[in-house]
Amino acid sequence: MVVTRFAPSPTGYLHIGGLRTALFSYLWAKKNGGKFVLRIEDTDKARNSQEATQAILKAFEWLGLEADGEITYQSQRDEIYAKYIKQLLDEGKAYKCYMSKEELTELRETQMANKERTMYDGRYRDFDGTPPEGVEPVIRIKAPLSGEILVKDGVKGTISFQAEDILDDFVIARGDGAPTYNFVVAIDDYLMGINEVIRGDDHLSNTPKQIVVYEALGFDIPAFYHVPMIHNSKGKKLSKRDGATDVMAYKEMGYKPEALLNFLVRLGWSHGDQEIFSMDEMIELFNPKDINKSASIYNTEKLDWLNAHYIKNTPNAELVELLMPYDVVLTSHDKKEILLDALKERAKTLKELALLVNEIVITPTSYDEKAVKKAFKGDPISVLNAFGAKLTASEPHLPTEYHALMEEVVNEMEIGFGKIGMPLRVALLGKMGGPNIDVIMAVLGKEETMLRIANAITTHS
RNA sequence: GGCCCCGUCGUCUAGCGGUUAGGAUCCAUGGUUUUCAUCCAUGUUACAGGAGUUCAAUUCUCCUCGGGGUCACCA
Repeated sequence: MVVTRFAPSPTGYLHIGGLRTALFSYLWAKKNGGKFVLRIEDTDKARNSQEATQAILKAFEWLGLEADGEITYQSQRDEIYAKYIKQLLDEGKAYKCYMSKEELTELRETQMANKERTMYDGRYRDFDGTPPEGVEPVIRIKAPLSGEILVKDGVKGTISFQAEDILDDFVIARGDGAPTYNFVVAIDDYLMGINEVIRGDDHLSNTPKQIVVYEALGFDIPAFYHVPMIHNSKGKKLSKRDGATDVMAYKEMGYKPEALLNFLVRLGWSHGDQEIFSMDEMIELFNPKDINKSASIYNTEKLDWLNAHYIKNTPNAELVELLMPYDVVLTSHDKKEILLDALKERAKTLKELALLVNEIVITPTSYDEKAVKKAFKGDPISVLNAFGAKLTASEPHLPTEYHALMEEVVNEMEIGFGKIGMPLRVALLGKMGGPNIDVIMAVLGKEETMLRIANAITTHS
């Protein structure tokens, strides 16, 4: 069974890049009828927070990406890690290093001065003397001194590292006994049964270290897929500094989860010329082998287009719900179908849609000067009066019925359609633009329409 | 700096030795529309450079250049 995972460290909100690797992992697990599990990497007590964990969980909930099984918290697994540290110590595959932090810094500085690679020199690797006083030892693993380490990667191919280039006896447990990242990752991935690791390629250089741990412990090595970074417009790794990287910010801006997911799945992955993917299609078609090798730049133009597409295809009843957070309540509006049908083709975001609704529903208190200048040429007042008279004498409900009234006025006064459409538009909305006039009137109803026309006549005669 | 990865329109990408180098987005123009938007049509723009291999390279190899990642008792 395929088991994938997402393993964030709770130092902040869930960001776009993390979400994409999570999505990939989720899709691949689902496609194979496997499991997608969540592990919170909260071993760094100083930088982690409970709120961050909650924020990440909340984002997943919004997106509908559900993790399988219980969530694993590394902070609760100290005994497990301690057990393996002891095992490696007993087997002579790891050892205590009594080098102080000062000595380590000193070593690094000399190495840098000599333009050598900075690395631990292994001075306690075979130490059997009396340990120095007053130093809490760290535990270091015995890494291979030479030879080749191969990382078989499903995205990048097989990558070869030379042990002497990149490895030293790295720390697996700190002075206070707390285990370090590369050690616990390997243990947890193995213990949790994760056999396909999909993660950012900033982890590529960690992989040989983790392989050292896997091998020391005799664990099976999972399949790796290192997905390229998402870059900002400057070509650098996308970071929290870049703004608009918080997944939940997209909810607030009025993006639909399916649009965000669709956008993200196409960053670094594609299936021929297809642009629109439902969740089912993503699951059906996704394969990490098809992930691109090169980084992509984060540019949200296409996200807007996708979001507009999904809004257009959202049933009105659902839109009514989605507009609630923007204080637009259409639940009992009898013309909400007509309104939303007309408006949902013109909004890129739900927030924008809310704005468009308000522009129609809320009575204008002022009139745009340019619009008045353009629309009120000729004798708009008598046109408006004529239309008002028609309206008083009838009981229109549908856009077509309002349209018929407009046509009557146009025919009787022998004027072009623009001579009634444009003044009416300004009278009703206070500005140009917006959906068809007859639709607007149908939505407003006879009474409100007459009121707005009357207001316009008083202020402009 | 060492090690590793990457390099097709502005952006997301297709391509897997022979193509007028395709699609999407963005932008521009035209059509539709009483307005705006939608929608439709059309158009501009790309194989980083140089050597090879080959009858033939965007595609394979090498070099150069460019970009990125990573080098902790952080994850």
